[in-house]
Amino acid sequence: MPELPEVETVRKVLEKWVIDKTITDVEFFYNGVLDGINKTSFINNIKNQKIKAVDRKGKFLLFKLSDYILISHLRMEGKYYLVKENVIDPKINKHKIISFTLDDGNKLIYHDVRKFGKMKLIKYEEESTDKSLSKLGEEPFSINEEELYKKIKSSKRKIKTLLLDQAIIAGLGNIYVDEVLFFSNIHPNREGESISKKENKKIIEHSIKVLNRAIELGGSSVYSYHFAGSVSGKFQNELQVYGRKDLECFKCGSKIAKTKIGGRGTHFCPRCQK
DNA sequence: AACGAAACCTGCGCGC
DNA sequence: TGCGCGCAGGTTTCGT
Repeated sequence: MPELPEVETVRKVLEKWVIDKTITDVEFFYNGVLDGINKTSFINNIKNQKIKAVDRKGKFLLFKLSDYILISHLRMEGKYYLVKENVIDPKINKHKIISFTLDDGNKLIYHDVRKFGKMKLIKYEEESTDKSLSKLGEEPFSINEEELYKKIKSSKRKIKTLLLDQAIIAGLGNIYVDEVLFFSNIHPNREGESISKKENKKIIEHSIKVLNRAIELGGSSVYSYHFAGSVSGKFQNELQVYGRKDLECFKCGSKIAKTKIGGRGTHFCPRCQK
């Protein structure tokens, strides 16, 4: 489901729900969420752990527990709900993946229609070596301009694909890459090699602008998608190209085009983006 | 080593 | 109404 702004919105909601609560029990409804990690040790280790903080790294959520870090990735459709113990909501129940019982009488439910989301528990000392975390690139807010440029300039891959690669830059996904390339006036099909230093700078600047604005508005809710409890974002009202196929470009009036790049639907203005 | 395609899943909207 | 197809905010794995 989500990109950096949506995950950040979820993180803030989770903070309100679970900080200083202790996990007293765990119940699984789909074992695949652990991706091969041992379920018994997961349960044993997480029981009686207190949730001290909820952090975010790229699109990963990090629940900082007393002795462990619970890493959660929502992938396409993962959501969290907080429900009173004993209250059964059939809408939530259908795609329930895992339920954490908290010591305040609530349950934190992880819900995922497509079952793509993943979770694992690591020790604090594993944070810097963890396979998924350690290969993440910097987020646009902190990325080094020269280092990003080196990676882009030395590649024949398409710029759209490069910006979706979390090892190169973390946090952008299919919606915001299309938006950033629009604001940067760069055609998504361009090879990395062809990107100028100035364009590289524009990419970073617009990434920061777009992500910050989306965070301000609580992310984008497209396809009437809601992502944590009943929270839904408002940034979809400001999207320039994503989901606007055949509609008029706000800048030049041309029809927004949609194509496929790296298997992903890609929206752009054929006149504004060169 | 580096790249693109396929795989992982379910649900929805569309055309026939 | 029913069926098949293509599509969906992501990442990992599998071939070449």
